[in-house]
Amino acid sequence: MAERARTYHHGDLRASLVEEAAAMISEGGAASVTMRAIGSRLGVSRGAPYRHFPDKTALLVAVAVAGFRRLNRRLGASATGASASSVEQLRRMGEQYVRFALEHPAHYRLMYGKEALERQDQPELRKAAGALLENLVDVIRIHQQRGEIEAGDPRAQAYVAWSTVHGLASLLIERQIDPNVDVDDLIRQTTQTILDGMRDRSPD
Amino acid sequence: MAERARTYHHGDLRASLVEEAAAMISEGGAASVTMRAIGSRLGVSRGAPYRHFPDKTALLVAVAVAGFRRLNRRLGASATGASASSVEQLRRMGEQYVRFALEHPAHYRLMYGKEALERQDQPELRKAAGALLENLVDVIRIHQQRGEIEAGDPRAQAYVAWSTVHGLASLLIERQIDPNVDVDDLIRQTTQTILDGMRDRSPD
DNA sequence: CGGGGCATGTTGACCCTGTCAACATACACA
DNA sequence: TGTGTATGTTGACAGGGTCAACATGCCCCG
Repeated sequence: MAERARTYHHGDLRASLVEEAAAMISEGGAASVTMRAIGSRLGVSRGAPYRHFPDKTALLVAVAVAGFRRLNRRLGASATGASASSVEQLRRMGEQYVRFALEHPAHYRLMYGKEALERQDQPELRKAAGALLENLVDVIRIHQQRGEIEAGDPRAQAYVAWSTVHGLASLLIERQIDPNVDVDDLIRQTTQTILDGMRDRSPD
Repeated sequence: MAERARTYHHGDLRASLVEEAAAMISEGGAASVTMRAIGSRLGVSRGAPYRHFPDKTALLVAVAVAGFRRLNRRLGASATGASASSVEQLRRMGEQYVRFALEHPAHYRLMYGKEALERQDQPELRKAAGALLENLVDVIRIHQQRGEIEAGDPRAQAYVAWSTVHGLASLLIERQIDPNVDVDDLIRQTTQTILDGMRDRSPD
């Protein structure tokens, strides 16, 4: 699938490992990702990955970080390319967030799963997730200035919004939500509700 | 710690297993729970647990189910024993929900972690989680009748509320939230915001 | 241009863990 | 009191992470 024709025998194995691991996660879930299997799929031995990552956790963290980057990019595009009404744009960001999770459930789960961090705090991961938050804070701040969102610490509001979309994504992914409900409607209602709660009502 | 003085040699091993597994999860995280270790801690051999659970997943599911029951009980008490204003009571339920997660992070993670279900749909777990939802729906319905919450499918609203508290709990547990923010404030603001979004504004 | 050294792989070995099968034993009930 | 079932125990195996010892190819200095 991917273009693994870098140099030759080796090539950019490190990148390939991350890529392949991500693919395996999507295909068979996190449990199917095994150092041996991933090496095998790339035509290298079981020990090869250890030349690029100290252990499996490190590899998974790299995969998770890549996931955050993708999600960030997607949300960024969503925030930029919108011409709809201001708040509607923010609502769509939330929608895109949830949709990303639904499209890459196993990957999304890994991004937030404690399994990946385990030991240390994984600064890389923290940074990637932090970028997500920063972007959200920026957007919220803009809407506050436009008087569409209640004044107050934008960071706190970002956490509230993030909690909501993350929670919805998580529940959907873990199949905690009745399959009969219309997902699109639920996403819309959820994002709408949280935005209603955040709306500036000072002129009332 | 626990009173393992049931019968004697055996006693109610099944219950002890669930109890001990839960304890181990709290102490050392899900990764520390090993069939061998748990048996060892209970003074039985590694094979003993298999007389009560077909496999590790089944045991973990039982632990997760127990977690949902506890959480349910707690929320029930919270909903019942409140004399505060109606909506404030609902807000407190959300607060209790998040607090439960913070007090039992590893256990909470297990309750929602896909790891536990893996294969089948685990009807037991689904039922336990379903009970949680049902209770929430009931409470919301009551508040709707009092005109404090916007009319509409209470189930959908329950999902929205659940998403929010679950999301917040999850982010807090996974340390995605800056340690410097005041958790109590954040919980309060989050529950308050979502309720504001759900409030009935028809008379406006 | 040639050799040494580092980067990158490969193998063998070990340990931990889940799990099954064969074997042991105690308790219940006829 | 005997025997059968429920409950445990042990031995064995496969899968998987990981380290150490060993191999090899590529790059750069002299």
